[in-house]
Amino acid sequence: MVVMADATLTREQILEAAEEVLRRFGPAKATVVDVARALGVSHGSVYRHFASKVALREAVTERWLERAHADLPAVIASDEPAPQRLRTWAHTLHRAKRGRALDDPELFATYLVLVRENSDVVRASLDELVDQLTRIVSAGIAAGDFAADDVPTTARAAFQAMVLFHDPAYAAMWDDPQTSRQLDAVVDLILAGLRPR
Amino acid sequence: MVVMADATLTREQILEAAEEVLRRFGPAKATVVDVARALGVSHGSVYRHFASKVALREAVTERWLERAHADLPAVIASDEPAPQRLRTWAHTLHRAKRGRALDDPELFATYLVLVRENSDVVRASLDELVDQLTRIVSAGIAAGDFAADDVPTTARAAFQAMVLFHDPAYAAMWDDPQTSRQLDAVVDLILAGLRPR
DNA sequence: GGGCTGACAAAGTTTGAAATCTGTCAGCTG
DNA sequence: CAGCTGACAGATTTCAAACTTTGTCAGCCC
Repeated sequence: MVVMADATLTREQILEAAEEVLRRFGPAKATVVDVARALGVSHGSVYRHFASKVALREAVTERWLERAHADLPAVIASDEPAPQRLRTWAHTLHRAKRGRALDDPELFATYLVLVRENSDVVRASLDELVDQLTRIVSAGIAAGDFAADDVPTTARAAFQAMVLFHDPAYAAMWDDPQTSRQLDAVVDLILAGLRPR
Repeated sequence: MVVMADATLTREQILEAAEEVLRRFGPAKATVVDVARALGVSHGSVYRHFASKVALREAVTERWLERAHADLPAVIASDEPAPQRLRTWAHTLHRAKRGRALDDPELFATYLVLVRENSDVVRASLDELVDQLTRIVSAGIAAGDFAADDVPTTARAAFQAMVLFHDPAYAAMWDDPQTSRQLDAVVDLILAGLRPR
C-alpha cells in the first residue's frame, strides 16, 4: 500500500487501505492509526473522511457485500424462465459466499466479524436481495410459471427459506459436498410451492 | 441449592446444581468448583460422575434441548391431518424457543453459548428433529396429502427452510411481532411444495 | 481556506504477576 | 471397598498499571 502519489486523500483510497489493514491484522487489531500509516498520512486525516472507526468499518462492510453480490443483477436480467432463474440466482448467491469462505477462510472470518457488528448495513443488503427475488417471482407470475397470493410476503418467505445457504454464520457447513444438493432440495420445494395449481 | 440430605451424589443432582450455577454466574464464570460448592462436596466428587468440565456442560446442554423440545412428540402423535400437523409442529418448536428467549434473555444467552460450544450435542438434536419431520411427511404421503420423490431429502429441506425460526442464533429477530406470520408464510410455501399435483 | 498535522483527554487494550481453576490421585472414611 | 477428600501440577483467568487507540481541535501549509 504506502503513500499514493495523489495530491489529496480520497474516500476510496482509505477504504482500499482499510481492507488491506483488516486483511493483514484481522478485525481485532486493525486500527485507524494503522490505516493512516498504510496511506502515509496522520490518523486525523482519516477522520476528515469518516466520522468514526465504526463508520469506516461500516463502509468496508458495505463494499464487501456489494462485491459479493455483484453477479446477481445479471441473473435477474437474464432471459431464462423464472423457475430456472430463481434456481440460478440461489446458486449464484451461494457460490459467491461459499467461494469466499473456502478460498480465504481467514479473510472470510474477518468479514464475518464485520458483518456481525454492522447489522444495519446487512439489513439494507438483505432488503435488496429480497427485492431481487420479488422481481423474479413477479416475472414468473406474469409468465404464468408461478402463482402467489401476496408476492412480497412469498418472496421474503422464499428468501428466508434459503438463509442457511447464504448467511455466513453457516459457512462451517458449506464444505460438506452435499450442500449444493441440499440447496437444490430447498429450491425444489420452493419452486413446487410457487407452481400454479 | 446447598447440600442434599441424600447419602450419595447422583448425576442428576450435579446437573441440577450445574444449571443453577450457570444461571447465577453465566457461562464464562461458572466453574466446577462452584458446582461442587453448591452441592457441599469437593470438586473431585464431580469428576467421579463427569469426565471433564466439557462433558458436564454437554450434559447440561443436552438436558436443556430435551426440555425445549418436550412438546413435540405429542404433536407427532396427534391425529390432525399431516399438513396441519406440520404447521403445528413448526409453531410449537418456534414458540418453545421464542418463549425461552423472551422470558429470560440472560439465561437464554447462557444456553446460546452452551449450544455453540457443543456442536455434537446439537447435531444429534437436529437429527432427531429432522426425523420427526420425516415421520410427518411419510404420514402425509400415506394419507394422500403430500407427494415427494425422496422423503428424507425433502424432510431435511423443509427443516432447513425453517432454520430462521428455531436456530437460537436468530433469536434477536423473534421479538418482531411479524415473526409468526413469516413462519406461516414459509410453512405455506413448504405445504404448497408438498401437495400432490 | 480546504485539507493536513500532531498534541491531547478519555476510553480501551495489553501485559505479566498473582490468584484461581481443571483434572489427577494417594489416602481417608463410613 | 465405593465413594469422597484435599493437596498438587499445569493451564487458565484476573487485576492493576503501563501503554495504545479513538476522536477532537488549534494551528500550520500549499
